[in-house]
Amino acid sequence: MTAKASLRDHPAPAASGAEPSRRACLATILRMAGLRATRQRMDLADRLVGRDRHVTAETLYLEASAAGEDLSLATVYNTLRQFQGAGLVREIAVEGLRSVFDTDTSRHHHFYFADEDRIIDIPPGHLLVPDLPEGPEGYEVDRLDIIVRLRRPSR
Amino acid sequence: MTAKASLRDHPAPAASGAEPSRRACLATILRMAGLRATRQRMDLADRLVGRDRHVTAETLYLEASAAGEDLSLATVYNTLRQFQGAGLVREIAVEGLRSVFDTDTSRHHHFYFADEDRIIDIPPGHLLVPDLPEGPEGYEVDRLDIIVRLRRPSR
DNA sequence: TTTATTGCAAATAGTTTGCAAGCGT
DNA sequence: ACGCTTGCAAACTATTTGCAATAAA
Repeated sequence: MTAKASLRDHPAPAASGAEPSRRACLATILRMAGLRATRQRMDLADRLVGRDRHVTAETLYLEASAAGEDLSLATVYNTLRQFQGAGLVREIAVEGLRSVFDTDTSRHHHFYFADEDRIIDIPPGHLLVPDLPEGPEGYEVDRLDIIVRLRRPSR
Repeated sequence: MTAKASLRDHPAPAASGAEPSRRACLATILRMAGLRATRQRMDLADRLVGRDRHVTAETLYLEASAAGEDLSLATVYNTLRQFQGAGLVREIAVEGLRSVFDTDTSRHHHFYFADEDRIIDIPPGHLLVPDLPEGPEGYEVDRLDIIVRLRRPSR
């Protein structure tokens, strides 16, 4: 676990005390995913579901901890994988070691700041998205990921 | 280090004994990259440069070892990073734990077989590649990576 | 002979997992 | 009460690095 939380993104979402109606929604979503609405999962769901964020297990863990939430890093890892299985988040294709998860599961793509280890969405209209190509015989296209690598101008 | 070498790809390239002219080319390339033409680097360069391959450190190490080449995994890792710095290979953006390197540094994109941990090039013409978009203020576009995720038909 | 490079083993980073204790229903 | 979850620590996988031995120039 690294000390620096490098994946900055949109404004930090509300802390653990979501409004009752949102809590109810989140609880329902968890149940529908076959998961018990535990305190830890409710908190993480509140930070992720319906928001536009790019997180790693570590950034999410640090954020929740800083907000006074008491949970373990292992639970964050496990919860992210469970949420992924339920389609609530999805893993972004980036080179490098850590897994980055995106809470926006609609079709969109990413700018990757190569020197800063940071990811943001590509605003709609900035990129002509190609049609899905044919996959090889016997396979179907699951989805298409585009990563536009950015860097500071060379000179 | 895992036992299974899962990244299959194009036919295995010739073993350590490349023709003299090719050896000379490889040596020149290494020098131009500021690297001494050691036996290990010559062998790895022979397996990579001018070929169309997708390798991980481990698959490359297993291949060279199986061919009777005597080198260490650490050297393969270091050499791949050096080659990457010299622009001889480049890392492919894929989710997941290992780093995959591509010896084809020209503009092309990839099919990713999600269930099989395998990558192949997308044949030219199969994908309408979009124009490079504008980067945000103060950044320039380094390159654009497209990964088309494939899976076996659902049912 | 001088300096870069290698190999080993240990260190590091990220992630997963086994199991006892605890919480949700 | 029952069984899913959690947290901890240990295990695991991938990769990097320090350093003494070695090979290239």
